[in-house]
Amino acid sequence: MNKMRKEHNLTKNQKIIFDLIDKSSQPLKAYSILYNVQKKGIKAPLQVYRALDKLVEIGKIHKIESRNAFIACHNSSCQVAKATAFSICEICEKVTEISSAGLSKYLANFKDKDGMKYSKYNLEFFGLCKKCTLK
Amino acid sequence: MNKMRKEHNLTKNQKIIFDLIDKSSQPLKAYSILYNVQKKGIKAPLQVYRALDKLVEIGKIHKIESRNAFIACHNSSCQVAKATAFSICEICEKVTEISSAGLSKYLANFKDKDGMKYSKYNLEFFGLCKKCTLK
DNA sequence: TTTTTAGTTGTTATAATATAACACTATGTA
DNA sequence: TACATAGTGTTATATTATAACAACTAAAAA
Repeated sequence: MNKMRKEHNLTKNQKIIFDLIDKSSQPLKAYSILYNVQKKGIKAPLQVYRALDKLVEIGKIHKIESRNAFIACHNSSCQVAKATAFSICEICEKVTEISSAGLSKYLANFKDKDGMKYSKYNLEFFGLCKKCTLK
Repeated sequence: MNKMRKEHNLTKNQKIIFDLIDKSSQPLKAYSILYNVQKKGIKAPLQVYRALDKLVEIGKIHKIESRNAFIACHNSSCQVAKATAFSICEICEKVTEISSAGLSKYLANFKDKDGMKYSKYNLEFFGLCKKCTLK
């Protein structure tokens, strides 16, 4: 298996689960995914979690840690899940992946007090989305 | 209750649980906290979670979302849990709160594509700590 | 002082999230 | 073919977190 390859051939379960997440307008939770794919033959939590783990690993989806939910990656630059940033609306729970060259660059180069750099990061912003601000 | 006040008078349970977390060199998980405070009369998960919720709310502790664990705040500038950043070692799981004026300023002023600012953020960096880098 | 109020407590039960272990199957490659 | 690697299906279980309700407490208002 060529690790450099960008196109991963998803297996049946991975494809079913990725398609569901990809079509969704908001992040999906593991058990909600499970209920939605039971008619397609995926019966157990573990089948879902295994597919999710793999999809996260190859960067097709991201986990929103503060929500225990999963969202498809629509950011062509993050084929791997190593540098992620999201905005989360605290009212409607809308989540948007942020793709800002400035932000990525700043964080990728950030060094702590000891001068250490880190290989991955995950950033979650919270506040109100445009819609909810206007209400 | 004066919300401006910096010193919150912790209740008995909150104090027991804060002291435990504060003394710990690494983040603690809720059920590990529970086992550790059972001899002090805290018997149920909910008693722990309620104290944790309150302590997070007033900024005495922070939740490390990717680990479902809690760490005491040693950063005098974040009395409220609205702007947090951590480094997490992927080998030894050591977690350190980052307090960098530059980083805070950059993130507090960050605007997304639509020009939206957000009122809170949580950032988690992953990599190797100094010790584990040398191994 | 009495009353009110908000917040905390103790408790049982249960929901939601996630992994262990094992036997088996598919697929690519030597 | 034979081997290695990864994925599957399954049952059981571990881990993380909340619902609901009655009782108690401390501080502020009347």
